[in-house]
Amino acid sequence: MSDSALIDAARDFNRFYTNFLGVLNKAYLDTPFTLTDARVLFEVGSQERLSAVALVRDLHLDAAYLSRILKRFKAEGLLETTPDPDDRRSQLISVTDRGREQFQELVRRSNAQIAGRFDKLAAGEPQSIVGAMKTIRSLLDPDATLPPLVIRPHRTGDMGWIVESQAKFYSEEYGWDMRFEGLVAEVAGRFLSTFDPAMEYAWIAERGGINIGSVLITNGGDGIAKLRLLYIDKSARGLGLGKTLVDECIRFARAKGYRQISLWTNDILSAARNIYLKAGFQLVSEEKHRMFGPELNGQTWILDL
Amino acid sequence: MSDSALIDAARDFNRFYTNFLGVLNKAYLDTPFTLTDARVLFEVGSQERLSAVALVRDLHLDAAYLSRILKRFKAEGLLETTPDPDDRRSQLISVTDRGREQFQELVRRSNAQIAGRFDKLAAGEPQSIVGAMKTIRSLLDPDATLPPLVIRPHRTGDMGWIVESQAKFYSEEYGWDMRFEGLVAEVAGRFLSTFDPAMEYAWIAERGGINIGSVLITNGGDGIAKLRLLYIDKSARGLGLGKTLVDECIRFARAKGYRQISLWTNDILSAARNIYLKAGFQLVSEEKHRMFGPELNGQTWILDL
DNA sequence: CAATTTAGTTGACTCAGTCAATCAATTGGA
DNA sequence: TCCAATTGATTGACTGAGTCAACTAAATTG
Repeated sequence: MSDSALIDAARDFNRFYTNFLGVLNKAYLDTPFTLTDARVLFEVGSQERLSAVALVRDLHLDAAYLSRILKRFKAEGLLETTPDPDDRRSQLISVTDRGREQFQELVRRSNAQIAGRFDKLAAGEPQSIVGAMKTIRSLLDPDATLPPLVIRPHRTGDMGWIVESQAKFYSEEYGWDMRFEGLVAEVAGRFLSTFDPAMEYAWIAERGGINIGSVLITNGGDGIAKLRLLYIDKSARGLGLGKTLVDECIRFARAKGYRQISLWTNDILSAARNIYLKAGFQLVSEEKHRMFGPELNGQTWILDL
Repeated sequence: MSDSALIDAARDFNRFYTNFLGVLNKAYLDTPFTLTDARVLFEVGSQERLSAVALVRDLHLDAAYLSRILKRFKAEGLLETTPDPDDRRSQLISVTDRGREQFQELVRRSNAQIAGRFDKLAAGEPQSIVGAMKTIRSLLDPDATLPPLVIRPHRTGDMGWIVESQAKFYSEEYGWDMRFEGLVAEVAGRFLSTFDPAMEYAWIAERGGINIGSVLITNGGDGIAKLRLLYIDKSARGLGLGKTLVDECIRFARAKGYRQISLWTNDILSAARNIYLKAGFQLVSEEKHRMFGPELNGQTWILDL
């Protein structure tokens, strides 16, 4: 795609999104607030203590205009200002309890608007949209901070996500065929069907509501814990997430009294192999196979606990 | 993956993009046009001949306001209007040569703004942004013509999608627990692992690259085809897609020489039951079970071919 | 410590956008 | 077929969101 085609597409999107936001912002029409009022309240409500200059900068408002808005909000008891102890020209703005209520009302309305849009979409589409929004934001807004990475137990739909994302990744990257997806689905399915909360666990890493990593411990019998389906999404590589997940597995296996962790992998997956090596796993056997199409070196690794 | 996390993220993006567009739209500040003027000129310039109502609708403008803008543009010789021959109340608006020049000047300024942004980015990043914009647009823009519905054989990742979407749907709608997801994953996994292209098939319905429905035929032995994992996404209900997929199954089973199709379902899934009934399936057995948490009536249906 | 910059306020203004009333053409029933 | 309701477009009358310039007060610079 040529540069000018990209620019045209972006301009077109902006035109579209200007309209779209125009519609969404009608949500504020039957509140006592104008769009600018709402934006100010949003900003103050979200950030708690900030100065007027910061607002002028962030929202690109006229200082005189903002001054009047703040004055009105103060008169209505929505905001209060305290002089900045470090710079007595400046004042720090924060919401009062009443202001917080109004802010939350705005959030509710705004959320309802968005939820209304999302309701009309197919399953997974909101995720696609939000994912795309995050892409745009992270590239256009250098200050954007990533939402925190959370590691949590599995819940409904996670195993499906594991099957889909692993299948797609290994297919694209290494040309593995659908038998691999079949294996993953069977492993994931058996895990859920025979799940023993006392001895088994699944860790899902997510960021901002989007899954980015996984690992399972299943009970292999004879005091052996099996580590399975370790996977880190492209977007989260290089953060040490793989190590974190494997460490969680080891801690869990120790706590549950397993005497050994075993896992099966393939030698071309070097990032994973490094994690296992560093965690103290030892390679115990290796065999060539063609389970997924291309010839691979399957490896079994073991860690004595 | 929670809904509210997605909505929060979307709201946050909208807040960000409102500011962003606010900055971009400053591009028009040193032209004789207001933002609304520019939007009108853009729309007319891009679409060539359109009616005032269409503009009011698309740009969500007040009709009175638009009327004045058009009047001014006509007076300045930027636009001309001709009465719509089909409806003499209505008039078709088009740009004059001078109008086109002005329009192109706006495009130039807008492009320059965007190019300025893109210049600061790394190689490939503009592509990512534009790709993400297209994702958002295609999903949010109701006027964007729906891409055609395609029914195709399964490919990598589809089974994972089936697991995730079915698990989420039946969990939300009927409170089924994760054992259901386990069952689906096992069925899907076994299908892939033991896939026999001669006698088995999976149909995936997709629209614009997004999966919206599925059904499988697996070989149950003894001349019995098993119909499994029929699922239609929320967004595609009521289009007769379920019937289409089941019809495909029947045609396939006949062609492959099966003598019977059997399927297992639960009585609360009335939409599916209607499809089976109309296709000629007969209920042959029924038993209460609690395989997925709540008490359900499992049903076996059979169609003789 | 004078000159300059920065944070915030106030007065004065204007024009972008809204609302209600009206006209003219079209559509939809009884 | 004709009357009532609807739809497209325009105009008059208005308002309040947002702008610009001038000013005060505190902080920074050199």
